[in-house]
Amino acid sequence: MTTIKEVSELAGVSLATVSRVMNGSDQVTQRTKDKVKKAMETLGYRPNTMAQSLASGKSNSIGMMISELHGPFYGPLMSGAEKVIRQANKQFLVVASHGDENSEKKAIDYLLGCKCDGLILHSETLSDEELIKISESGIEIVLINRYVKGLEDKCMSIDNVKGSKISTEWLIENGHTKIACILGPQWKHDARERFWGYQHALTDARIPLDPTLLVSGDFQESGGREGVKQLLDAKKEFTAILCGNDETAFGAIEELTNRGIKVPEDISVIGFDDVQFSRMISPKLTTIRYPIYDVGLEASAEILAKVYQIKNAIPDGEKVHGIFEPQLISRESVKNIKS
Amino acid sequence: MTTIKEVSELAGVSLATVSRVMNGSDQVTQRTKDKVKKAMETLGYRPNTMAQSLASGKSNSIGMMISELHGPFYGPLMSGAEKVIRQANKQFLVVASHGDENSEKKAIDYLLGCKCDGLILHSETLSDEELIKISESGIEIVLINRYVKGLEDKCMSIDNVKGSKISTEWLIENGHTKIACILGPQWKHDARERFWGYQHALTDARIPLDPTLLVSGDFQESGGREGVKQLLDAKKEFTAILCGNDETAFGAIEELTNRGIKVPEDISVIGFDDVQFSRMISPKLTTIRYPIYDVGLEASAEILAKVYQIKNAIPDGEKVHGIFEPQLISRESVKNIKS
DNA sequence: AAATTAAATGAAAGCGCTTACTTTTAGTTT
DNA sequence: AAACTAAAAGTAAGCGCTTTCATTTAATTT
Repeated sequence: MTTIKEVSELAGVSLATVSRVMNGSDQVTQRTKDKVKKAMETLGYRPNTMAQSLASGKSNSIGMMISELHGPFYGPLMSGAEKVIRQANKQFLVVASHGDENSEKKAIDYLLGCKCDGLILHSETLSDEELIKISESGIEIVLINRYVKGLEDKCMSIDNVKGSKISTEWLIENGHTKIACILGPQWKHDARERFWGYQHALTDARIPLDPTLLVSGDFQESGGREGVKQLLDAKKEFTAILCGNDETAFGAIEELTNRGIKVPEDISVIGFDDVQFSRMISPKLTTIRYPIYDVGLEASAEILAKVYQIKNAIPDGEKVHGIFEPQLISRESVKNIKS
Repeated sequence: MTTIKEVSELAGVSLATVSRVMNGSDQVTQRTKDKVKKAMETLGYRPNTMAQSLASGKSNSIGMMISELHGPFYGPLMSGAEKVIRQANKQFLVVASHGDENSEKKAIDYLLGCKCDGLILHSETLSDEELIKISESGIEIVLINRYVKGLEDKCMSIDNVKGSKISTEWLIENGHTKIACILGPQWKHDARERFWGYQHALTDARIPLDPTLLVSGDFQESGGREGVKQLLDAKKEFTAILCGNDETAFGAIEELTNRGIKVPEDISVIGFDDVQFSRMISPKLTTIRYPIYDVGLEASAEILAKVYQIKNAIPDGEKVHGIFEPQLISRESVKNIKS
């Protein structure tokens, strides 16, 4: 493997000079620069990033932790983040935490061990205190999908409460009052917040909350299917189902359809997130748009600004700048049943 | 930041001993081990992976290059790979090449600069020669979706030719003879291979290839839509469309439906890949299953074996072991038109 | 108890780079 | 042309760890 030493020897200069050329210092004559560059070229030299990091004390990398690497939600989130970071010529490190608390801790530990200059965290299990502790340990962080008191300027998320309030209201506007709800796991922050939104909307409309219309899901297709089964088997009466997210909604629609119940003619269904397949399924899903790709973009831009003072990291035309307002996307899965 | 030095001082041992404890050497008394571990604990010590790599000459990391980080195809591929690698306690580094040749080179350069111990490459633009050169430079690689002469044992892919041959044959079996084809970009290896499969099947069935039934796509939804437009506007006669992949198929179905043409009653459509949404759309897509998650799993296992001699990296029950046979998944988008 | 041997620990030399500090070189000024 | 100054290049000390080799310690043998 070629090292800086060999380059310096070929070019007939010192190590320091080669290093300067690499780092674009202006303390070097053009003539010397050329010599060094030519030497690097002919040797096929490639700096060892480990050594660079060790020596300079910065790793030029941003770490990201998310639950899963794939899927219609995490995929775009990660992809957006990566795009901006690579564009800024920094390294991008992702780890999947797979959702449980211990793994999340390990994942963050790993990222810290890599001496990332900054962290983008999508934490589902860590407590506010733990997050504050990490932040206080000196590393810059950006939190996705959390709102932690004391770290307000590091949080980046849409308003889940508002989102599901909007969707519940939409259902109500369309004449629904018996609205079932297939929730996400209640130990997840966003699931809880989405439940609150539902409650708020109900309260505002003076519709009493019927606990028997609530079933817990898992944010997945299977949860949607199971939820419908429970609801139907218990012979509950309802005209609409508010789902914790789009996957759940899809599962619900599937199960309803299988049982010969038509969506939205017999029962309306509304989702949350607006992931890729939402507009592909039949009926096209009415849902709340969560601009997840943009969140990835912005989170990266934020951390780049904080850590490296890089401004304008986001390409023009893609910037949303902080306005992650949940937005209703009305498609085909909700029927107006007002007489 | 706590370093090994501080730990050694607190524990009252030498640096070397601390290092030994970290690396699980059996050359240390249990008593000393305990002392050191306690010291690490109280200091909250976390080894610097950069320093470890630099000193040991191995980075304990596997790099992966793919075109995109998200999407129904790359998502599972990456996720599968990550799972196995993290399980083996190695680091996982992904970079997106975004498909063009220059970026692919840069991406690989980056990975090499990180001194990855091994590379998983999904290269679309690099020539066989370039790949061979990389391999010869000494780093272990596994190639996904390529078959390179001279690197046979490093290639991991399904048989695209066979896959589209099977799907074309399925169409023929169902009575179709006028089969249009919306291809993928022909500079991509897999797109070319899928085209060959189509040709083979036609030849075998003694159906002449009608070049006016061929339209080039982009492996995306838009390509499917455009393809159908072209085909229809040119007033071609056909009863089925073979699509380069599922995204294309979805676009095609969308456009057909928009124009009042029913799938599969009027025209049959077949896809390739069997990505997540294929079974979610309506009609459910008949397609060729590409076990992409498994490919990710196996690719990682392969590289772990090569680089670290780790066997059995794949959890039981998930192992497919090399049999990436394309498989027809018959759903609803193909109609039997045999009178 | 002395001698022998094996196990445990320590000392120190790097890994490939950056960077503060020093020296050399070349350009200005008088 | 001597003296001064600023720019360019070089020297060397780390960054935090691993690892070889030397040393100490403890266990075993005679």
